[in-house]
Amino acid sequence: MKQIPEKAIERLILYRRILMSLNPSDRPNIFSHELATLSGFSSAQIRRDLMAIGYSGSPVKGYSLNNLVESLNEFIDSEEKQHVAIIGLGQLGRAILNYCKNRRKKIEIVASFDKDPQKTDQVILGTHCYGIDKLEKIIKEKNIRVVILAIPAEEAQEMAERIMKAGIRGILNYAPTNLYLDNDVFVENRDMILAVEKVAYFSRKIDKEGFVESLS
Amino acid sequence: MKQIPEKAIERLILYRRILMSLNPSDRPNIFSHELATLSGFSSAQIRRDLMAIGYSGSPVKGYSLNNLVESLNEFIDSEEKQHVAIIGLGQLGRAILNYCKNRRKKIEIVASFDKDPQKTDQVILGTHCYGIDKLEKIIKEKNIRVVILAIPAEEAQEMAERIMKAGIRGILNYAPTNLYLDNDVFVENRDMILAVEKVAYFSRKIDKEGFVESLS
DNA sequence: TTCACACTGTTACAAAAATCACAGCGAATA
DNA sequence: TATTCGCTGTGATTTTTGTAACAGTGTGAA
Repeated sequence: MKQIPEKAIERLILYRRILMSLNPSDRPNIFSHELATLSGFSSAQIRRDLMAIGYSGSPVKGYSLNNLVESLNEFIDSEEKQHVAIIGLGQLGRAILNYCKNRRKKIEIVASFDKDPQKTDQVILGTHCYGIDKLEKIIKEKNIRVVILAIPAEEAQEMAERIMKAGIRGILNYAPTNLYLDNDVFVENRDMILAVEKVAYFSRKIDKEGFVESLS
Repeated sequence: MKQIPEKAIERLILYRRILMSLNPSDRPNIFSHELATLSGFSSAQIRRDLMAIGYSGSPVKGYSLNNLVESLNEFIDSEEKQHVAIIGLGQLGRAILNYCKNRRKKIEIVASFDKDPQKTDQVILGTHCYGIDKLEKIIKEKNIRVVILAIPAEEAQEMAERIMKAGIRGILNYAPTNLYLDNDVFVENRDMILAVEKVAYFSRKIDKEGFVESLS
């Protein structure tokens, strides 16, 4: 089976979100061009992405909503629930925790960590908050492989190395800094300031030129 | 001047962040391969990106840090400070506001909006919070072109249309839904749940296969 | 002054991604 | 039964993006 590119994975995850927001009893089926309109990608791209995961629709009815979501689930999700921890319960960390809590069946935030003793050893937003000293222990105990990092930039590198050693294989990094790690960890950076800068740049471009060709 | 691709813009903004974090009195110059190590992109790519914005270094000394940052500023930033508003002061909105406040010279969050009367008409986290009814007025008055959307998915589309009419040209959308707008607005979507799902997916892949080739 | 060196800037090339375009299909119609 | 229709699945093609390679350059060593 050929390697599916990262971008395609992102699209597939997006398709699923869109499809899940539709009501199958209203419209049991959907055509590639409809999903194209909903997602902003081309219908050809969608057909191709679905081909990549081996899903087939009907030339007449299109794709069965339930069926397609099920196939996407199988492809995207793990069998077992995946355990996630969030490190840093500052304002951002708490917001993320609150936001992501119980949104997906196969993903659960099972622990949070903070260095502030005022926050540790209690349940915050439905999740137990541990001290940093318990990091390795809890990661092992709770079988955590994914971490959301919401700590200051200065502390991020050291923390990343530490959790990597503890067995973490995926980091969603909200700290505004790059992480330098071996390539047996997947890192997704989400610097919010860079995002604002990007939007500011392109909004200016539009202001000058009147439009933009491609929207993601 | 040839169109610089969106990805290249993102890289340039990242280069700037990295370069700004270095101390020019420690190291006045930097080579493309050093910036490559710091950014995770190849040195060839960096040279090419810098070529795109017309910046030249010295084959002997590399790039002058101050000089390069200045060139990046000129390219990325507007002359005038750009005014940004944040809509939705829930937990996430407040976190974003707090996080982005005063981080960049040329970007300023000049207003926030919320529908909750308990929050409106006061200064929250250093920014005046207005009621939604004042939206058009304030956007016009304060010359706002960029909005950070941190409201529930259900309200996002309607709000997006409204602010678009009010003159907004860039939206950083944290609501987990797509926005359907004319293409004279730039939209950057930042669904946090999709991000977690993506990391979860690739972390699993690494767990199975032992490594990953390309990190962003 | 000549040479070697390590870098940049840029062109040529390769890889990847998106798009096109069309065969094939099943249903509906007549 | 034959015909049309609009869709899917997919090979071919184009476009975009990234990489490799190398000529050109200023510096410092000999």
